[in-house]
Amino acid sequence: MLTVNYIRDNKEEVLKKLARKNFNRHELIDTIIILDDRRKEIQFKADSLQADMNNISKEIGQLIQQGKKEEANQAKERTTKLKEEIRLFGEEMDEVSRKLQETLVLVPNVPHDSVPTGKTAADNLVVREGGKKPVLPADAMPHWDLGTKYDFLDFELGNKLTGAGFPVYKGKGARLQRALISFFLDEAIRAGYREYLPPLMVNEDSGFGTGQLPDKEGQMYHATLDNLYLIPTAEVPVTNIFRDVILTAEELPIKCTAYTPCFRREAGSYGKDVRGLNRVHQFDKVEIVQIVHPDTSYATLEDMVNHVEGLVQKLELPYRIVKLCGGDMSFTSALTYDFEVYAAAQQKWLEVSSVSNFESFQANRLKCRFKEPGDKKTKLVHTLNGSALALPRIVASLLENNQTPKGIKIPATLVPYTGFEWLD
RNA sequence: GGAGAGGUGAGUGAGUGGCUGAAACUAACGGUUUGCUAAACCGUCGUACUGGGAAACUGGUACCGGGGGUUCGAAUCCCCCCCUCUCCGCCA
Repeated sequence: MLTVNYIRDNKEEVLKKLARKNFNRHELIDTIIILDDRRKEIQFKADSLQADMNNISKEIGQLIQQGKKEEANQAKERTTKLKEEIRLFGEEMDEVSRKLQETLVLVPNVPHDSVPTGKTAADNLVVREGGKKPVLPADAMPHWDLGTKYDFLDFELGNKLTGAGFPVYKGKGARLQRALISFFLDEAIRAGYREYLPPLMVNEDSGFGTGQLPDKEGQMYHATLDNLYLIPTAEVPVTNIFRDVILTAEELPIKCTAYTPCFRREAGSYGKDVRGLNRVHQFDKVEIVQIVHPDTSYATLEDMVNHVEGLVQKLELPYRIVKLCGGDMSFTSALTYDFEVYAAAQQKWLEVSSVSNFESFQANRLKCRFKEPGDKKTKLVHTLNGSALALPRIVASLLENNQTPKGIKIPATLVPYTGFEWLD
């Protein structure tokens, strides 16, 4: 969420920039400022009254020690009215703070100046393309059929065990998953990221910290008995490591990576577009997260994009990098690059990574701050994250593009990890 | 899950109703001293909100695991929850 002071000091600019994210609720911005004014007013009045109260209490203490019981009792009577006033202010304070908070979380992050204007995915800007689309014979199979043909990927079995969207990988299919995870982690570690293996369930505080709660509650599986949530991405536990933390400038940047399964309820669409591995409820992903100084966050974003690009190149997949337009960007992001790989049998671009700079939007919610040497005040860090990478669609593309009459050819980079060259 | 002990600032740890935003020590930072290192000594050493001020700075309020309560007044008393440790039970 944005800070009130930022909104206050840059009201017109904020409105103008948010318009590019199709956010035009000017009244929310006004409400925020009005509520914040009121909050300050109450704070001042209530604090003054509390100061009076504290002074009287001190007096009473002294009077009692001096044995002046009568005067002490008189002083006590004076507190009754004060106490009531303080209580009323306290109630209003709770109310105003709650409303302010509620309103504040409705305002999306402001987009970076370089974000293309546009409403939908069609307005996104392709910044780079790489790799070569294979030419497949007419009878080329989509990955779900290949899975059946070679018996390494089983949706029916997942259906039996759990339900739709929970595929089972078998034999070399399972091995391929493990290979990709190891490859991605090794690459991240080589690029200076520290590996974490976080819990796969998080509490409410963490859900709030990264913005899944309270609004997007339906995206996560909820274990109600223990009030824990299955993580939809490693971003949640990993970023929350830095919740309520004050860092020093020397500690930045902090680079973390984590492999986790991800669980998404995805109540959304079914049908042709989401067949096979294109959209599932549980999948594996390696995530990279950086906590950085505000001055360097955009350079960091480019670094992370380059890192992800290196991965798809090494996997020899045809890919393109897309800069999201204002209308297609997430609520929390200031600038996002999506990576898409081409699945040649489906003849579709599939999104496999989303690399974003959140600037201080997420940090404000997390209360992750840092101090410059010699500076007494804390400042919000910038946070970034990206998938590096999400497996299912990578696998889909890999399988479809590399199919041959004698099996599916594994890219050379992966062979040391899989231990086999052909998936057959 | 049962029984007991406990959760205080970066760390150790004192504090059982007012003189405590919190002793003392350690660490850290700045300085004095010193041929160098060490030691010694002095000072600084939490966060958030808020009033004043251009700022340096300064006044106020809150915070001693979290939430509620008692009281004129709570780190301190009461209730609920969370967590840690020891013992027992169960278990990969």
